[in-house]
Amino acid sequence: MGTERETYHHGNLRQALVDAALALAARLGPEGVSVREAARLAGVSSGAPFRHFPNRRALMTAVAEEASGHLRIKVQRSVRASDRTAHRRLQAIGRAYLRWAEDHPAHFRIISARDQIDIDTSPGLQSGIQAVREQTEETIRAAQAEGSVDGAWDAGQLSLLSRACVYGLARMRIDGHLPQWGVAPGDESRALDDALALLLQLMRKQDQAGPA
Amino acid sequence: MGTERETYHHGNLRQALVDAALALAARLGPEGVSVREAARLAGVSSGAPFRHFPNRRALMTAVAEEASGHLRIKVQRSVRASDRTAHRRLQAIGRAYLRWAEDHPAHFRIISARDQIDIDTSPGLQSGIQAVREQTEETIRAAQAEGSVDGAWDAGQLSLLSRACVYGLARMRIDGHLPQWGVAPGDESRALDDALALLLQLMRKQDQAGPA
DNA sequence: ACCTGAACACCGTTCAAGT
DNA sequence: ACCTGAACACCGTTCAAGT
Repeated sequence: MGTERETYHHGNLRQALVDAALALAARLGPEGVSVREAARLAGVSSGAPFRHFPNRRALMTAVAEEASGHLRIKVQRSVRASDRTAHRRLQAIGRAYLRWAEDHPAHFRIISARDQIDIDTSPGLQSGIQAVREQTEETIRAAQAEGSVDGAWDAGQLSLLSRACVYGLARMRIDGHLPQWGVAPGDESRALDDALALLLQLMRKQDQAGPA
Repeated sequence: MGTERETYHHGNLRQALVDAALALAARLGPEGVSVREAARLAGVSSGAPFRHFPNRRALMTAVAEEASGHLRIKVQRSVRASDRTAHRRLQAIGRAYLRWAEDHPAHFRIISARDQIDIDTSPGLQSGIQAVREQTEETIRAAQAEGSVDGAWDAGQLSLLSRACVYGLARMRIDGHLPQWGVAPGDESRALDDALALLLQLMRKQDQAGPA
């Protein structure tokens, strides 16, 4: 950055467009991103982006790929940072997801704006999502093995449910639903963490007959 | 329908535009709705809709109002239909929501397309949402009173969590995430009902010391 | 009071032509 | 190989003018 001269060939137009699209999404939301405006921000003509992306969706998908990479890393780090019990690691994954959505609302919005991206044509995006999903399910199985979650429940069902909860919570926050649910302004993070903690409590085995 | 003559004044253009917008949303998704195309479907000129709606968002919001009315009615009916225990009524609410989202995907998409509607300026929409929320919270309190849900948990927190789960599940289905979560095609309804049932099981008081 | 239709400032996308 | 810039078919929105 700064070393690139203004050549006729931009040098790294693709990335510049992805950056521009993200900047626009942060200001205006995903639906406010226009290819033309991204081109302007990158200092190229209106047709130039179509050398690098077949269409607008492909550009948005590239932003989503970057975003899902970030999320994946954050989740993986959170798992390593708190490895005392699987039950705690599970909560850490959920918290990492919620915090990431809070810290990077534009990324979160794009990832979940299924009408703006082409998830099927993006192996990177799919594998990023899968990675988080697998991390969750593995941790749930570990929690069942350590006895903190009842092994009678299906691990796949539990991870589907957890994901639905966490995603739903993040969306409710970003869409501004929380005030209607009795959450005071400024208290959103705590409320979501509490809701997550509640789910984890509900999942916790009541009769502590486990080996751990 | 049929009785209206083709007058210069359309007669009920407002409703015709709402219907047209919904039809377009069903075909193309909420983001595919254009005011001009809705006007065409209603047989009026491109400027006419702006006599009835200040802007596109207002039109989409009107569709969302209609949708939330439907949902509210469905949820209320479901509660009355299965009134044996509060725990069962709670599950019925969740199932009504999931089934409504399945049966009316266009409505569900518009209601949850927060970037396309103006929820703040619509009392009807807000009260529709509030009604479902209150119904849920009341039923949770009733379940706590009957002893099927532990009264130690906060009812507001529980209803926030339930809503996040149910909303998250409906979204995952509509956005086509379920295959990645091990749900076979055609099995989506059952999988979502199972996930909901799982949540309800988790919420159920383990030590059955309740009076019911 | 309600609708038309031209006008304006935008889009996404294509494609010959330039370097 | 990569970008320009005109062109095309769309938008949302406004507003004089019509009925």
